[in-house]
Amino acid sequence: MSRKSVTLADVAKSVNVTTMTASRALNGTDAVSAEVRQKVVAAAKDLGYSPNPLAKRLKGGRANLLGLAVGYLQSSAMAEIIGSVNAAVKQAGMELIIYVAGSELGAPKQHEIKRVLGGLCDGIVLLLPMAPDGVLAEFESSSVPVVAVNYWRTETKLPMVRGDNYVGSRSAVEHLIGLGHRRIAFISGSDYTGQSPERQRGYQDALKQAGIKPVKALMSRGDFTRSAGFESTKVLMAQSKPPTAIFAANDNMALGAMDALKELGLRIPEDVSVFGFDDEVAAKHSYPRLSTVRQPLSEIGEQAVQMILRRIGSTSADELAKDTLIELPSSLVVRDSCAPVRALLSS
Amino acid sequence: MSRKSVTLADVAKSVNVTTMTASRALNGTDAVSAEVRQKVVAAAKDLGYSPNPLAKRLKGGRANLLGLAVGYLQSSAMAEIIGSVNAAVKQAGMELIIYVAGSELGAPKQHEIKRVLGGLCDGIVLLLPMAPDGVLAEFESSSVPVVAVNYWRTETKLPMVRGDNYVGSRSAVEHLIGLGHRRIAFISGSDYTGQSPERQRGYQDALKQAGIKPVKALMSRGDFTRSAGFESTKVLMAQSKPPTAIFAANDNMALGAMDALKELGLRIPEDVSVFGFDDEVAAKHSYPRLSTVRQPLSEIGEQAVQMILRRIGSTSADELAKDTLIELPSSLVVRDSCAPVRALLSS
DNA sequence: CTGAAAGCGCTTACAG
DNA sequence: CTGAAAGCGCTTACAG
Repeated sequence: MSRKSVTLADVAKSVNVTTMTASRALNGTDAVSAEVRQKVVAAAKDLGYSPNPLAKRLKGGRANLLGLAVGYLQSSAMAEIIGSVNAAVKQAGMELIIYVAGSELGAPKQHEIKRVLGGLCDGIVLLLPMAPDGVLAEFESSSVPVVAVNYWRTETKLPMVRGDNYVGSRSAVEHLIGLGHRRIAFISGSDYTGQSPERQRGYQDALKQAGIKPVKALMSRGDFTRSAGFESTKVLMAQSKPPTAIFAANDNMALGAMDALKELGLRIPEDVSVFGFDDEVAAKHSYPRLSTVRQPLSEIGEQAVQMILRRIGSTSADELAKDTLIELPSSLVVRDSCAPVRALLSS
Repeated sequence: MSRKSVTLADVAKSVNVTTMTASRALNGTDAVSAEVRQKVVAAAKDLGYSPNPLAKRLKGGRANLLGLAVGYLQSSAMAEIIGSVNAAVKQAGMELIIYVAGSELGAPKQHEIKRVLGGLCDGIVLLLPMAPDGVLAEFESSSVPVVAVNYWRTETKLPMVRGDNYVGSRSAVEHLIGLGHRRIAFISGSDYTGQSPERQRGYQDALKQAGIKPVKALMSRGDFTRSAGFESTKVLMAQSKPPTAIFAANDNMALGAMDALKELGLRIPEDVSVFGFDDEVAAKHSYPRLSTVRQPLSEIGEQAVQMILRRIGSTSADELAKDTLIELPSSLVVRDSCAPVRALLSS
């Protein structure tokens, strides 16, 4: 511990060259005689030399570091995006560091994100679905390229990669309608992330398209938590004309809905069908296994890295101006939580 | 985007002082006239100045940055530790950056961790339960302080904060024995993390203490996955004298065991009791809710940060030599998955 | 209380 | 192909 780390100068001195030559030998960018290169490389290995990314970047070069700011880590969907970002970064020969912004704690920390990640990294990926208004706007004047991921809350000029919410939700509800359901409830999440309103729009448009009038009594306000799904479902099912199917704005709430239905003695899917959104890992372990909508999380992460790499590499404002939005389609994951409506109940 | 970021020199020039004075005014370490300080602070805010942590640290100072290396992000237990580390770091007025080592991908990346985090941060917390032999040893010669968390695989001289496995497991099995169970099965995880053997040791000692001989037929080898719990249970229950209780080395496998028992038409806990380890969030959402052992994850993270802070601050080798291991007790979380053994089955 | 000098580890021009 | 110089943004001594 506390051993002074070995520097480029140490390596250079050990083989009697300048740091310049050692630098060139190690980076392989410029011409160096094969013999010198070998000696330097061997010495570096010998001494356990590892370049200091700070110094590299300070001098205006690349640190070969990408930064990822995330709001929270608790969901498996977040973990999946992070994993794919990490893989894509490694693939590109760079390293990733993650900063947890903890957006739910109130104070928007954009200043800290910019300071920490902006000073360290060659580019920043923002995975802050819950970032309050104005936070992302701050990054429009970043000194390094920034790409936002899966952000729906407000308008932003930031280049963006995100997964569809509207079409997926619409398809889910169409699937339910195809099963004969007419009284389909929707449990919304908090508006906080902007994704729930998109999902609700898909729900309503699917109903309208099928000639079904969306009614307030079948729309319940939740907040993305399992208990909200539970409570909403209790209220929904207590009506004189309860829904025969429930579409929740995320899996957590769909799972809570299933808890409630079981407690009410109702069978899933025979009595009531349930559809979720997100495809969290818990969705495939519930009983019955939950049908849900899946965003292409891995591809979202991968594309975000590609986009930021293009921005780090390119100086052509024209090209970049065209490369500002990638929206990836969702898909339906049909499992066991939905069934055709029963004739009696549907009337 | 790409706007040159404002430096200390810009701030200094705008109020006609040297960078030295500006630095002192902003850091508040040395004496500066109140008037100058005010002007500098105002100018810094005006210009949107944020200090470059690289430059700070390069000159031998503190970057006020702590690094956390994690192996994976998928489990809620990991997320909980990370969350508490993050909170404790913020509490100390520092910032945390996370590096995902992806230990399962084969090649131990200690070199990269050291290079990236060691170059950037004032200290490193290692949360690498699955790190193969030798990886942690590398960090014993780190240029910055390093603390390991929840590592059990091999011996290491690194200072460490970790949660108990043995006593918790022993208590869990004693709980089962107290319920009258005699044929208690154990499903082990992979030895990879070193935690499973500890848990098995607790299991065996509890049995012996109660005068019950541990038998091979009731010990099944798993790998921490849900499907391993499922398969192991199928085999375990197919015996002529099947267990009346199952203790799994983690919650995933306990949940898999419950899946298998349900599929066999057995009731939990009436026919078979199940006990897990970890208290993952899924444990409280299963049906019936899973009894399990809980490590004090938040406290582990918090203590790890305190320990690394002491190491960053102190230069007294004597003091540090005494401050090298904190082991925190686990506790039982008793829910609904265990019941007294039925007289007939226990014979 | 304030400043001029030097340097952290590396790299980008510019010379040879 | 190799080197001497200068500088990235900041801070630690050392002077005044």
